[in-house]
Amino acid sequence: MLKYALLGFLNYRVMTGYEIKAVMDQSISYFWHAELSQIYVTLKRLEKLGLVTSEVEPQESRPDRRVYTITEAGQRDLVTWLAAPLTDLIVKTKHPLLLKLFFARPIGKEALLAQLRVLLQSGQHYVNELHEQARQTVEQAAQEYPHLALDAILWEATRRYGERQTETILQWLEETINAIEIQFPD
Amino acid sequence: MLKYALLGFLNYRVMTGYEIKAVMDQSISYFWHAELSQIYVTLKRLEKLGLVTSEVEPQESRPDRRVYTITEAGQRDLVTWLAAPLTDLIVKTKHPLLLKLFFARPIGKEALLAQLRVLLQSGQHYVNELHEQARQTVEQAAQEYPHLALDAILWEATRRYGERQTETILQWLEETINAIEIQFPD
DNA sequence: ATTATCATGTAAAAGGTTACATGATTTG
DNA sequence: CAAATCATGTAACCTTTTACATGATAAT
Repeated sequence: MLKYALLGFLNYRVMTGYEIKAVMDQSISYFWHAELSQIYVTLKRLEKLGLVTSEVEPQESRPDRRVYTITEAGQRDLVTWLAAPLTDLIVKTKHPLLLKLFFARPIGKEALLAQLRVLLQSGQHYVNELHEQARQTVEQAAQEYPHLALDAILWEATRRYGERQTETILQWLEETINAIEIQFPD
Repeated sequence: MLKYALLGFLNYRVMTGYEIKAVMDQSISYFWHAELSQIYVTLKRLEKLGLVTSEVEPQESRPDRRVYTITEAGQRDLVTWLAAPLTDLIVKTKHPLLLKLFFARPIGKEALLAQLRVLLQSGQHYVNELHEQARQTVEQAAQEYPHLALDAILWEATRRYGERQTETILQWLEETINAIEIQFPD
């Protein structure tokens, strides 16, 4: 599936693996991420499949860049995937925090509350920064690439998704801390 | 990490792999899932590590059951994990729907809207059933195992988490459909 | 001086899914 | 009569993570 993330970005413009990683982290990190090593391996696979081509740009005093371009076959593959019906609205996510909370009784009320409070605090900081940063990224990308103005509407929709999800979690965490404080005996 | 889900359930009572799968699907499926084959393999690993023991219960007209029991070492391992500080409030989830939406411009307004509307409808049905079922599961489990009354407070908290998250997604999807209808040209 | 950035890659290990095999009993 | 339930397991495959290797330049 990383395949389609790579084709998607290369469909905007030519890029190196390193650049794709940076752009991914600034844009779709709410709902997709990949390690650099995996990106490099997958780009090679896509080249073997004829979905992208690459050219080496020699550089002085830095490693050479390998710049990837999407092929017509790659564009067809991407559009075919985009046009295939979406199936799952809710993804079966693995969430270690929830797993811990579910089984947490043996560690007792105060130990649990201490953990949750730290998490709430760090979460609130993190989220405010994240949201502001993500908003700016979408705005900036839309200004830099005017021919992608329509895409920006969709980027903004996915950004709002991340915002809502994280706000919901923080609210839930506050309520959960309250509920445990009231209901759980010492 | 499946390791701790298995130890967590076996800490309530002895169970077979098959039973754990059933209980998992009815309780923590909002935030954890595993295939039966993986559960069997992992239980064997835990036995090798001395965290659980197993006994075969012969049965007639059905395959023999292999019943697992958590050991003291297993309980220590579980509690150590539970007591270790939680790190990530927000999990880096891979969400194919969002990935598609982000890059979806090439398929055009109507094709995209058609997909999203189908998803909204099926999502609304699915979610109502799911919530009612999950609520009943928690209630029932709490009644059947009175000595786990404290645990039930935590189970309820994780259930509410699932409820909130899915409600948020459905709201967001409605808004997104509206936004695309208004902002996106034909 | 040390850390971050730029830039690409290989290899091993871990984690997880899918497919396959077996087979009686119960429910619709 | 077909499908679901009970019940366990192996093997192949795919995806992903972590560790390692290299090395100059720019910023703190």
